[in-house]
Amino acid sequence: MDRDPPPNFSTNDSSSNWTSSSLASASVDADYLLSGDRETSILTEFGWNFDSDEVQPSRFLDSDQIATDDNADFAGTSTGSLQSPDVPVPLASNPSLSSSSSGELPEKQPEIPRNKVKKKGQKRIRQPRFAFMTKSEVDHLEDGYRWRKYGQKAVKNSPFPRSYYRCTNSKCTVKKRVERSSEDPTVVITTYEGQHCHHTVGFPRGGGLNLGHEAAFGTQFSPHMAQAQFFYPDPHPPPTISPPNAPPNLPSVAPSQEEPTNSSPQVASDEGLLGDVVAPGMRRR
DNA sequence: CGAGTTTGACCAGCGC
DNA sequence: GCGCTGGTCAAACTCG
Repeated sequence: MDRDPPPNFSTNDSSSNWTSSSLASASVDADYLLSGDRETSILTEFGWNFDSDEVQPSRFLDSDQIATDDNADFAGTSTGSLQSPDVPVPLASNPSLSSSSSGELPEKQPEIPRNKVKKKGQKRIRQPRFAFMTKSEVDHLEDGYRWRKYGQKAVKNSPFPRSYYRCTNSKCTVKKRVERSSEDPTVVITTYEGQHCHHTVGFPRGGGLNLGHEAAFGTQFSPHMAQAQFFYPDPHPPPTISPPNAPPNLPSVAPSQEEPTNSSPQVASDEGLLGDVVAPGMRRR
């Protein structure tokens, strides 16, 4: 099976001879992801909206590797959920966060015991999400940011629980979910939601500070992603993705300026999406 | 003592 | 309407 991965996403797989058209054929196939010789695969849950609803992110992830209902929900709310990359998500837009992390808890009103979770009638705001699978024994891969675990749930059809993390930066609303694949316990599925509005905090283990957004994924993942394979399982070129870890001041790819003809559509000017996702050393030039 | 984790409970969305 | 499930809260707990 040589399904063609997208160009410029292979790091040291010299045998790859990908073309931009490969994207079109790279449909999401969990089996492919898991059984391939690659260590890591990146999926995307696209919440970003372009000019239209053409992008139906949920399609990429119809595999049960990722919560399916989420995808549907996500697609449905993609338009409303998209935040300008330059604008950190206002806490107000996220009731749950605004109440808990701001410390402005409306001193427990007896009549509303738990409505901090979500206001009634207020739809949960979904942020753009970015998912990838990594073969790793470690559940929680470090990515340069500090995360605080705020929940864990058993998920249906999976013996492994799903963990919920939130960026410890009080101004940052980025969340991530970590779960193991039920099909392949060695595979960790990490889903980022939202965009960091700050830089990495550096690695406590001497990984180097201030590596910038590129460290977000690259540094930690390099061991795992040395042979990483990223692909967009979508026929469309990747949407304007400001990856979750991209600082807001980074220029994002102009939606209408996708470069499908470019051999590396994912690598926008100034590295763009993968520039933020993949450490430069991991990229093939 | 502050930061992070655990865990049970609650809530919303969705399908039937 | 009801039940299921995912997502989140927050108190209690652990750790450095």
